[in-house]
Amino acid sequence: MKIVSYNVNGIKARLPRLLEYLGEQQPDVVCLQELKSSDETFPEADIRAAGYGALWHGQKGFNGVAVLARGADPIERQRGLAGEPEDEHSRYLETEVGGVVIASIYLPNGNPQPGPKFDYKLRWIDRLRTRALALLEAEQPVVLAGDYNVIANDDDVYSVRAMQEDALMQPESRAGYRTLLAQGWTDALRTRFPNGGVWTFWDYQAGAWQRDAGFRIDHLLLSPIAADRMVDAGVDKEYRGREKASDHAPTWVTLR
DNA sequence: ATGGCTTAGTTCCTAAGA
Repeated sequence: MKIVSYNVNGIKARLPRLLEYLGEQQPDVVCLQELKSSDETFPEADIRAAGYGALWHGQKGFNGVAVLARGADPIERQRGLAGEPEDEHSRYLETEVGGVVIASIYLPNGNPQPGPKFDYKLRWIDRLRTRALALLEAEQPVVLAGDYNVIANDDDVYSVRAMQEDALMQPESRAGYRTLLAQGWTDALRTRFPNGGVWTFWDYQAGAWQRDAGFRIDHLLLSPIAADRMVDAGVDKEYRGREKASDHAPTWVTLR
């Protein structure tokens, strides 16, 4: 079972690239982030024609998450996180596919920091931790897949110096992510590549892709039961180099 | 030291991203 996290940076602009990816890789589940699409304009027909059922939680202009499943319709469990009723950002969609709980997560970027956007990021991590703990206590296979906007370790970035003032690398961001992991989650990519040096994002600017100046912020977190079933994990890096690519590459884990 | 690129939207500039 190949489960993918893919920040598409606009589902409309990325649709040809996404359909190409589905056709070539035939992943079983794809968690999408940054749809930048309202619910009404989500390209359901094109995705269904490619052989995938879908659930989506859209928002006009920015944010937006979805879960696609090959030859199946994901079952909805929850959209949004508790704890901040006035929060209207579409950043969390929890589903079940083939007996596995799978959530698509788009954690706030938090720049500029310090400031209200960074405070929101930290609160959102707290809210995610509350939900994640409840999922662990249910003792099911769970995959929390998404763009976490956290560079967890110094070897997860091409240049610590270049990013040291960024919200993605602040001690508070890292502490939030590590406290989440410490509940008992397995960072699939970190398990596969314990020495780092693996990127999932390359900026559009300053020739970042050509210089391989990237970092790892797209993560797949596995509950203990899911971690026991892990076979492999990786990044489908070549898709970042294609025409009209997203600035993120599809990041994946396979489970028995 | 700076700026650079892409997407979307009250669209020919601005916000947001990371």
